[in-house]
Amino acid sequence: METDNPTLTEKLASAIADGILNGSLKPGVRLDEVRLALQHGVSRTPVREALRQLTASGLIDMRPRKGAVVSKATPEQVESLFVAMAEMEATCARLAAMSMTPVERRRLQARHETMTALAARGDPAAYADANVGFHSAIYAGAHNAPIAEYAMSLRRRVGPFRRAQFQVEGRLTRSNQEHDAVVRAILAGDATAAHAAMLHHVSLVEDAFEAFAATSSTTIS
Amino acid sequence: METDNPTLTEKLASAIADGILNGSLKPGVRLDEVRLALQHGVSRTPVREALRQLTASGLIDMRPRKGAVVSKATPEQVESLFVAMAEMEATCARLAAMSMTPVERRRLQARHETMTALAARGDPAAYADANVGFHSAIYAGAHNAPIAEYAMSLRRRVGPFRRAQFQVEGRLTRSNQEHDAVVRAILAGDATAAHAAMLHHVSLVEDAFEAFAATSSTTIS
DNA sequence: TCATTGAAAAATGTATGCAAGATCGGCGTC
DNA sequence: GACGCCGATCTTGCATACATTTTTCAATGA
Repeated sequence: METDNPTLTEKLASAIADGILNGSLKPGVRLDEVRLALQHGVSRTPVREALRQLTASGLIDMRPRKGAVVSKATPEQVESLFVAMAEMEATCARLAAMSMTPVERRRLQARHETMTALAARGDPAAYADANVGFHSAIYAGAHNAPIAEYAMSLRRRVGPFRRAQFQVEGRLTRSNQEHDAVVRAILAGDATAAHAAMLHHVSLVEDAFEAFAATSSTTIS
Repeated sequence: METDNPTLTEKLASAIADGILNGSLKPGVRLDEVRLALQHGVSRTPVREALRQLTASGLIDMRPRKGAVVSKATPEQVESLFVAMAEMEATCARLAAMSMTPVERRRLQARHETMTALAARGDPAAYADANVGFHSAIYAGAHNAPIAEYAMSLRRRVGPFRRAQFQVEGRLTRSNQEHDAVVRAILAGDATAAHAAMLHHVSLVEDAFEAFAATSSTTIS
């Protein structure tokens, strides 16, 4: 009797999603049901259900009798994803400025101060980790589940394309400065300014990605 | 070549989604697999796959061995959905102000003028139909597939709760006036104004819903 | 050489069967 | 009379089997 609560379908969905997000399943790759089934030692049934689930979340594409492939984004689609993520993050910041509780605001400020120290120390790995928490805190602060969930799913989907963002020269410090503007606007309850600051921040992240992608052909490890 | 190859799973997903959205499957109702299977004359397999798909899209909830139920929205969750939809519509308007082509702008204006006439004539049904097209045009004008799709899915999800909005006294004319502000901002390319005008418009729609709901206990047909 | 065609092979779609939990009613105990 | 335990029944989870469609690929003819 172990905590075998998660169903095979769900474990598979997680596993496949991880594979896609960490780059071992690259966009455009065909997801053969029997191959996945054998690979995970299960039958096709849970594999198919997992694929259905991932289809609805946009991570893979299934065409009626053509099978499933990892969602392949054209450059335009990647651009759209980045724009969408920027807009959603900005919207979250807007809502957060209006809805965060005093406790949430204090915690956000504390996170920000920690990250300022990490940026000063020049620790990209730790900063990247903390960064996820920072943005998640803002999603949560929006106090709107549908928007927060969608923002998070977009962040996941663009993940494979932005892995090395903080390796761009000087990005760490700039990122932290932009965070500062976002945090100040949120703490001041200035919804418009929070929206603008976050949009600016995330758009620059995108630029950083493009700068990196342009100088390196190996986007994914 | 042929566009008709809907798989049983997909037809079921559509059918169940329709049932939920038009109110015949009410929130909280249990979705028994064998019952649905018999009801549609198929086996459990496609039913299960359809349920998986709908789960990921948020229309139903599945708990590991407890089966699926139609997502039951608490009043707070409904409120969140309305806020989310307002934000997404506003975002679409913002992007549309920046991205619409001249042709799209002209067509939007034409739509708006048609609706002005309908409002003057006092034809709620025709106005409601045209209204869907109006908002869809703005989604499309955002030129961002992820955001447009999410906005549309939110609109669908709140549909059951806002069916009678235009029956509120004077709503038709007010709606059209608000559209006018939105259209003018978009045509002028003023992203900020478009965002604000649309947010104002959709928030008022929500208020209209609440006013209606408060006076009528039969929210769903 | 290349296009065509058609049959074999492989993959997806659907149905059915079986096993493991969950639900619910009956029974006994306190 | 209330509470809790235990088994019958029902439901879900997964596997296997069958059906249908797509794809492959080679043989054939132009």
